[in-house]
Amino acid sequence: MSREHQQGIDVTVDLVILTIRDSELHALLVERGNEPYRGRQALPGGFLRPGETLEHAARRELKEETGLDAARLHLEQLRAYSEPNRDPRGRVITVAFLALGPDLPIPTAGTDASDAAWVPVPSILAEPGLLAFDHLTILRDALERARSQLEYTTVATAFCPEPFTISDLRKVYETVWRLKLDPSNFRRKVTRADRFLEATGERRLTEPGRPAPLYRRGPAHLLHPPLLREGHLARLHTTTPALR
Amino acid sequence: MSREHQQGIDVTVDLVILTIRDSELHALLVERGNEPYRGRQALPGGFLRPGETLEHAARRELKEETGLDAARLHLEQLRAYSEPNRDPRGRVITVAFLALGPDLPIPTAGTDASDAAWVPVPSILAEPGLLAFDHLTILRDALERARSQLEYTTVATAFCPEPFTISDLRKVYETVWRLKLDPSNFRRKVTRADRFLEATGERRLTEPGRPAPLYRRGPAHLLHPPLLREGHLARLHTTTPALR
DNA sequence: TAGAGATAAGGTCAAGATGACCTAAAGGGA
DNA sequence: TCCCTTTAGGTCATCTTGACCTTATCTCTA
Repeated sequence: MSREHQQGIDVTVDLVILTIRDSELHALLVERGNEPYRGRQALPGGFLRPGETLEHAARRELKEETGLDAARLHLEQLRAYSEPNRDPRGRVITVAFLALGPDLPIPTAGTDASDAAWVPVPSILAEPGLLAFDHLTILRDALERARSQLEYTTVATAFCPEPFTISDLRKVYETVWRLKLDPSNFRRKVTRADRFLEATGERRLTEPGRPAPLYRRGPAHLLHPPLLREGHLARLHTTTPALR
Repeated sequence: MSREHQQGIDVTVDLVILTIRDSELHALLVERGNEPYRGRQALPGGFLRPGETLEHAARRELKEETGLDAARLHLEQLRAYSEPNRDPRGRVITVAFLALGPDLPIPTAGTDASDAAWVPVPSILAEPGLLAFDHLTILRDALERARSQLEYTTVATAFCPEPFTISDLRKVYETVWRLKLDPSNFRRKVTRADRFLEATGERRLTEPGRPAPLYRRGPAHLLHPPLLREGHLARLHTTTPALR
């Protein structure tokens, strides 16, 4: 590796922050306050700073641009995007992160963004010109990652404020996958999965109907056996346009 | 995103190239010809060039450093590594790629590397100080990715030169997972999986025993249903020290 | 206060998948 | 020709899955 290849490339992080509000998947978007793409919607993000890792930059931007407490969110690296012309300012590579969280407060506008807001994912996808840069591609990749993570890992609990009921958890799967799942079979699966859920012993009494026991996330990170989205009472949602 | 945050960071790609030789998983390592870590083993890689994507750089390095034809290999992005002190030369971020291929020729030494060679993965893992930089971490992550990809995708066929037999394919799973699988049950699973394999109609007559029908990769990328490595006749290999 | 409505727990049952094991088929070599 | 080897494919008990039903326990309304 000789020095002559050095480019002095600019590196950013971008965040796909997903949450569920009113039984619909939402992503956090900011309105860009600067050129390029001034006034257009974009994923929150910013430049990597000298001494920090990409993960640190992602958590910092999360706090700076959205006021959200990064500690409460699930955060994972998605991948790097490096098309040479993806940013009109020049050579800028971005590393995208996927963040998942429970129903979060309306974010406060940050320094770089004139405005930040939760936008329903289906309406972002329905309007292909909405997002700046290659952020629509990033969002699509993030969505597919989130959907497949729900099958094999326990990240679905990241969408639920603790403690939560099994119905809460099922609604996460139904919303992200856009399917209806059989409540009985779903409960059988998640309660048998190894250390997925931990019963608190308490019950939720606020709603009508039989009180639901409350659970916390268990220590498991991987879901054994996995919860596959294929045959699973695959009645598709009919409410909104197709996601892909 | 204001310009003041620009860093002029150096970006490299690193490749974890895996193949199976003599029923053992091997990775391609190069001996470093330059400082830092001169003389130590490292993953093949190099600096990203001005007009190219990371994927392009990965394919270019694959060809340059190893003489391998990148078109025949499965190549996918793993993740970015960005610890501030991971490279003593300064701020260098690397994006790691995972490449899988059938038993490949002995590589020819490239320009940057004094030597390139296939090294059995267990012996790399058994000698933690062998690899330069954070390349052991990258290798471990790549291994785990490859193992889990075998469960849910059809990439195992990337290890087999076409055409291949079901036994060839089973040996891929056994080698990467370090398990013994029941041949009968394995065949039942892979032949029933949707568009995983395509029969050529030919048979392999070279070896003793009943001739095995030959197959090509099918168009499927995802494996439905998945092939999980848990109960699967989980007789562990007893040949070499544990991989993790 | 009794019932209606809502929601959750949990059972049943047929169909399918899985793991363990066995037998038959089809080649080469002694 | 008779073994040895390797593959194809069957069997069977057990477990899992999808579909559906009943019962339990709350709130709300008449």
